[in-house]
Amino acid sequence: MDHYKKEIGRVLAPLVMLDEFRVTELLEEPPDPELGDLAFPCFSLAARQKKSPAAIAAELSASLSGKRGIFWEKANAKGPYLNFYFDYPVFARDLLKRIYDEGPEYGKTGVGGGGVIVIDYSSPNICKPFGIGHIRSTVIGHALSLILEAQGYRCLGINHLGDWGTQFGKMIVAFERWGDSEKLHQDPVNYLYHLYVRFHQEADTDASLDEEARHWFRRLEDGEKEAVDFWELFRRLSLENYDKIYDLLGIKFDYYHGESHYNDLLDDAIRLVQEKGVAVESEGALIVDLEEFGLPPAMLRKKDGATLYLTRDLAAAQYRQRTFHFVKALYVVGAEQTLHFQQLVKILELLGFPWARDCIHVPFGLIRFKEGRMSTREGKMILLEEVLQRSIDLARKIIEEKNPDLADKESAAKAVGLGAVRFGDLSNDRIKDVEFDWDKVLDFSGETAAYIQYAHARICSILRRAGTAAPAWSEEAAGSLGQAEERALVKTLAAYPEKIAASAEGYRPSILARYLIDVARDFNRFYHECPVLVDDPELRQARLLLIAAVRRVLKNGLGLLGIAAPEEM
RNA sequence: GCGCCCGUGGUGAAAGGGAUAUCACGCAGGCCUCCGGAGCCUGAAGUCGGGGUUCGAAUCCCUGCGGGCGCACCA
Repeated sequence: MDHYKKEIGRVLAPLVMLDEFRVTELLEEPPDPELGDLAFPCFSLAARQKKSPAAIAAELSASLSGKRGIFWEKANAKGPYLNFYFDYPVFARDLLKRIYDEGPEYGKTGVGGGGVIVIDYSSPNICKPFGIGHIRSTVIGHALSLILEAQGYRCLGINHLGDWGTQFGKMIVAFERWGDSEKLHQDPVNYLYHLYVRFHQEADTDASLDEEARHWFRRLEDGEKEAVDFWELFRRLSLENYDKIYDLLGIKFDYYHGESHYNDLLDDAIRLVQEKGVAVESEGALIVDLEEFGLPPAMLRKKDGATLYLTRDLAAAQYRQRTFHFVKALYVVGAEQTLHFQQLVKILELLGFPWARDCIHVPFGLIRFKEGRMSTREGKMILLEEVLQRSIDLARKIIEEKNPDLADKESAAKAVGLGAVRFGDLSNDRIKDVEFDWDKVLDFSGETAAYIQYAHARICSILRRAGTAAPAWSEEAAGSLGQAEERALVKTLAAYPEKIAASAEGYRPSILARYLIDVARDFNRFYHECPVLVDDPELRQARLLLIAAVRRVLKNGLGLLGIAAPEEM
């Protein structure tokens, strides 16, 4: 749509004494197609011209009367708005040609200029099963990396595994006391998790366990072989389990740099904050006092000498800038860690790093049960693997009912089942908390991925019947779209590039997800009103080109959310 | 106690300060001899309370209420 706004900007700018950019910025879409296709609100001119917005709109309308542009054919005043009406044959032809020519590239831009964005996402904790709680970071982070790539950035996905910290002392204590090597190898992650839960239960009544755990972690940090061997075993077994999930989701990380990856850099990081006088000793610990910035103190080293999460993030940020020269570093991490990242960025600023402001926390809300918060410590959790499997199973069952002759049911079931779970997470504003509900997860009607995928499959089906996967371009035909449902659909397709841009700028995949629902809805309305395979060859070709363009946008758009668009389902 | 986030029909959500607040689930009714009914159409139903800024507020500010999350030896 930006393309079409520019033309109006050029026409209007001299008339309203504003620059073209400002005019295009002010242009908006009227709430009702009867009111035109783009509107210029005259309110902001009223004070300067000392006239009512409606009078200004009327004057502009008068001076444009009888005139037209390339894409618009008339402009009318309606109250305080100056409304522009598109010349639909010209507009539709231009847009469809653009989509036809650009194909998979439609909607992409090069604004990123190849700049590197490192995205820290997914980041599960070793020794714990992959719970539903980790789906948000995983799918949001993955979608953002795809969306930002489409904006011309080079994205590096980093899985910041929770593979270091006091919890490994706990794991070692638990395994030493109660562990069984045979059981461990039968079902590693669940068994480790079982031990982890038991540790917390027993630690409630036996304080010496925590003390012992801290001691073991200290030995781990000192590199004692016995401790390191345990850690390596736990880490390897856990990673093997996570890889199954990532394979299923089609996610590949550029780096599995867990917290342990930065161990050798911690001394330097601590030395730097000390040399710069940023950190001070307090009660035996090393802290950064952030009181003047309205933040609580940040601890970098405990009194027993062990480091913390923040210490590792501090070292990691410097490592990432040094190694990748990022233009942005995104942390796709839960909103409950907002304070942590505020402290991290503030410390980086105090250290004088100009790139501190390029470190951006992309927070999201918590997944909760009806009864309250999920707690991995108490063993209250839902496995992501189970959610994905049940969703795929249900999709398979529905396909079995609705499309028993389908050749490849399994890949369609995966596309629909996995798509449902992903879309469910991506389609709402990420900052909001969500309540986990099996019925909602396992629902393929309404505003879901299946709705979009179904529209896509229908289009593919019509094109198969028409005997072509890719209808040939026809200049004359493309101009013959004028019915209300066709006009609405064309206009929605035109918005795709700016929706991607908005998604990227706000780090909000939900903008793109919502938009794809709109496209599918507009297509369904068109589908029920406008038969494609009609006798009139020109209209038929025009509609084939239109639905091919819809298919393109649905497929590209779903792709950016990490969701497959099967041709049949 | 202090700080941050969220309050939109019965339920779940959308709305880059703009025209008559949009959609889904559920509910009531209708649509397959016609390109795939995982769909389409019609209907009932809503911005937490109170101030303020603005020509204009669901949106920005203040305040109250409700919910969530944080706040030195976890991550």
